[in-house]
Amino acid sequence: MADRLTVGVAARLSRYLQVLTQARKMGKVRISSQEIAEYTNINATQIRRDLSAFGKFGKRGVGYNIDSLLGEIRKILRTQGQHNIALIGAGRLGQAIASSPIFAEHGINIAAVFDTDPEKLGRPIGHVTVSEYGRLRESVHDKNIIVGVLAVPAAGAQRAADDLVASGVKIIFNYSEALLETPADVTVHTSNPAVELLYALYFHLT
Amino acid sequence: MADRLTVGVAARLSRYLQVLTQARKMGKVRISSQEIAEYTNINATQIRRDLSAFGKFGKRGVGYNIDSLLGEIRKILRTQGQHNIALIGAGRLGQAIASSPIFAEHGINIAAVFDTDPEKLGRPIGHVTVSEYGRLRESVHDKNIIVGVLAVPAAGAQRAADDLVASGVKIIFNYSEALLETPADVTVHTSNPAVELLYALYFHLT
DNA sequence: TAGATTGTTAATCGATTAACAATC
DNA sequence: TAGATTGTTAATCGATTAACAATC
Repeated sequence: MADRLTVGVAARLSRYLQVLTQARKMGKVRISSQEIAEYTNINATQIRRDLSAFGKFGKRGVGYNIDSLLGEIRKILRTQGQHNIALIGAGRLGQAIASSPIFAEHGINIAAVFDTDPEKLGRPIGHVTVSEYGRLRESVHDKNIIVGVLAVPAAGAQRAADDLVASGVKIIFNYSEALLETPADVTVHTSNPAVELLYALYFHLT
Repeated sequence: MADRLTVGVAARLSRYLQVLTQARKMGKVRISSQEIAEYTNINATQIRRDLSAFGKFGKRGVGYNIDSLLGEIRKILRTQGQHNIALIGAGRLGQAIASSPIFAEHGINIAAVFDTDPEKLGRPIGHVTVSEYGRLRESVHDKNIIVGVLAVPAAGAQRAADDLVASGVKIIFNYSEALLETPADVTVHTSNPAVELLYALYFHLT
């Protein structure tokens, strides 16, 4: 397992993680590859194949134990610890992100929230309060943050991305429609629901 | 071109659409496969290959004209018209979605917003006002809506999904962490930033 | 002409899937 | 035992990429 996973395998393992986390919350103890397939739209054979590359996690005739499979996948993806992230933007989207349980559920802690609007300074958001934008660099360093989430309007996105990069952030999640220019060692994930929707529509219409 | 695109090709074409839309807003007229590659992290050869399967859209030594390439890709993806969608949930996330320019930019119109909270009824959100939840079915039918966006807490997501399905919606975008059970002819896209983040972290840490 | 970039080939690699023996 | 579901094989198909001639 010294080899790095391919992009496809890592993406699918993450999806399994999500399904398993939710299935556990629903009180399930075991799950079959067929059930995971129904929730993820990933072929059941491929799921078994993905998992069996790392060990024999299932029981024939029974399925997979959810708790133990969660642990195995977390080990493979090396996401067992807590991760601190910074959120830029305390507007509606920023508030929605900070108050969502989605991150905490996967061990991701929104350690600091920044906004350039002095009006918003000190306001509670999630389980922290809005910090002064000027303290971004200090905070990223002190809290060992490598992920920044941009919840700002497109017009301010590049500026905020530059500041995150200057602070040492290596992974940026961009929720604006702006295209961001970053150094080669920084990864940008732009989330654009409209684009995903057009793509979903194509398969519906054909 | 009678054949349906493969999932991979359709996904990539959607990404190109996003980059072209933004590049045009930035005032660019032409773009090279290399530039698209930098913004999408998709190999430049593959971009040219994807496009050349549908025609000779570029000029050697020059690149692609953004306007005309946009038109070509929209033709291929059959997304030239306006699409009405329904938004369920007028909380922070719902408000953020409704007020974002991201959908309008791609010809997607949030035609109606619903919330079960009577307090929110009639409030302005985006360019519409919050409608009574009970009128969902009527509205979906009248406005020819096939896409529903769920911006509700996980606890209410399945109920809302059931109502959307009963109303005739065929594509659901789920912004909660809940797993949704739907009939086979309904597509669910669950967006989970935490899962994407774990996946991005894996490639950063290895 | 010189430089740039497309369109296309050719080769490789990984993803996908049906089928089924193994076994719980 | 009967039924269910995994783990694995074998075969196919599509994705990916380097390289380069064509040509703007």
